[in-house]
Amino acid sequence: METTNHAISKQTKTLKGLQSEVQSINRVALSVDCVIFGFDENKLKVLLIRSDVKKYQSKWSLLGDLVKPEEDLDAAAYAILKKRTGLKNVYLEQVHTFGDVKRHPAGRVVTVVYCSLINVQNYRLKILDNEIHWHDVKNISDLAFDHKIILDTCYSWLQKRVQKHPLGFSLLPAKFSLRELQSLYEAILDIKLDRRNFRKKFFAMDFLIDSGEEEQNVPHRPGRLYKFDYEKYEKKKKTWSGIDF
Amino acid sequence: METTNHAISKQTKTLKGLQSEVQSINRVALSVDCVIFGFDENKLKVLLIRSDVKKYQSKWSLLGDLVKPEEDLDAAAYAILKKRTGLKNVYLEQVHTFGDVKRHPAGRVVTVVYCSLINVQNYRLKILDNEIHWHDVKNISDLAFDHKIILDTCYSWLQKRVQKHPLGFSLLPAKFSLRELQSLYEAILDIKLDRRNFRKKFFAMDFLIDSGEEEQNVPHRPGRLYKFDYEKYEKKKKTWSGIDF
DNA sequence: CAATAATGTGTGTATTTTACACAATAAATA
DNA sequence: TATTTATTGTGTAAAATACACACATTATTG
Repeated sequence: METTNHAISKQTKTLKGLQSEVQSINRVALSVDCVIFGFDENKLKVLLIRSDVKKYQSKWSLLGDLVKPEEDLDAAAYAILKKRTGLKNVYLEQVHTFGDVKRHPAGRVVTVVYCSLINVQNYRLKILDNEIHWHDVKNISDLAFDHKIILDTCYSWLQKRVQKHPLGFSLLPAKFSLRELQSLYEAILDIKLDRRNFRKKFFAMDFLIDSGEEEQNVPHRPGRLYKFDYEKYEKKKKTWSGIDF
Repeated sequence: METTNHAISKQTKTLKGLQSEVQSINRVALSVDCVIFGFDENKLKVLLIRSDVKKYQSKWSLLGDLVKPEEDLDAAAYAILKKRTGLKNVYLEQVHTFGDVKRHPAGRVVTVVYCSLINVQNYRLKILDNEIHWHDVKNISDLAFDHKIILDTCYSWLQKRVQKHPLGFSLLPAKFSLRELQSLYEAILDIKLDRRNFRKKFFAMDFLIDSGEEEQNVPHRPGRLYKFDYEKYEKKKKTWSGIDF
């Protein structure tokens, strides 16, 4: 990164010079937005809030906030999650930054977008704000600002990511049945999977720990409950997945 | 995205109100940095410039610039490429945004990082600025600012990306031999590949067009030259690659 | 014309993926 | 308490893919 547009100047810059340069610079407003995914009733959900902007009065929008001057980006995203869901230790990953000049009606606001995956069960305890709701990801037509585009980007990101990384488990309870896991993958990827082959694949990976427990309160034969072994995964995960496109 | 920290206010905001809010906000300096990869002498290279900041006097840094108030992010990245390499129509993709409060010595500068892949042959015509040089990616110890971390992030990104997306061809001439292609993959992934299986795999993909031509001026039997069929790829590319981690 | 360095090609084996069916179990209901 | 319902748990054969591996050919160089 350089600090001027006079690119090829050979003079070096002192810290003081740099500082005044950075201060005199055209700056932009910076926000973070969180696409918070959940999984409930066999459907992929996203957490949205009613827009408080008149122009978008009837529309829903992502959860976001401005980044404070002394706040790291990850911390800003984390703060939103904490504030809106009360949850800590959630899966959070930066996905993309949207900064088109005219994306925000009030002037230039660049937004760094994060995806988060939370367990809806934990969240339910904390529904206190009736302006925030879960929405079916597949049933969203339009949102405030450019948030529909952001959501589409994040959903595509999730569909790819979930195939190569075990982040999907963050959407489930700590102990889950293989049916729940399969139904999660089917919802995210929007495909049907063969049950026997699905099980075989996950057992072969050898990252599932049999909890010894079984499902409770299901109206049919209960399945075994498993936990995902993140530690083992970290040790054994693949680096080479092969050239394939 | 919301525009205040007073989160759950139910009042809607008018455009004017929003505008003054956005203007009165704490803003940050925003830059874009480009990690420009090249491939030469069977090695993966990255284009670096001598830092013009005193603190980092002896160090190299990525090519970057501040984002202008009326400039989209992609356009800003593109402008850097154009200015520094003279090339247009290059592969360019946003990778990550780095915004830690203390990443820049002169105050808060958030930087959106792009990766670009260019053909070193085309670039050679334009070496006019002796402050800019190609460096072996595997031979870089430290860089100005947090640029080493950025480079590491982008190199990891490239290693993954090149396995599932045909961006690697952007590093080669339009017509290339299979040896060049294999050597490219070996350099990026830092592994040896079996020649016969490598060929078989790419021929099976069926995205290579036989140009009918052969290599010139090689000190051995010349190989056939191929082109990559981007159109066909766009039509037939995989969406489902399988759960595997 | 010999040496060098790379091209072009095929097969057998192991591994992975896919398609597919039935008995057992727990809960709910009649 | 017997039946219905929904889902669990399990295996095999066939097909596709990945992997390991060797030799004759061709152009250039000295």
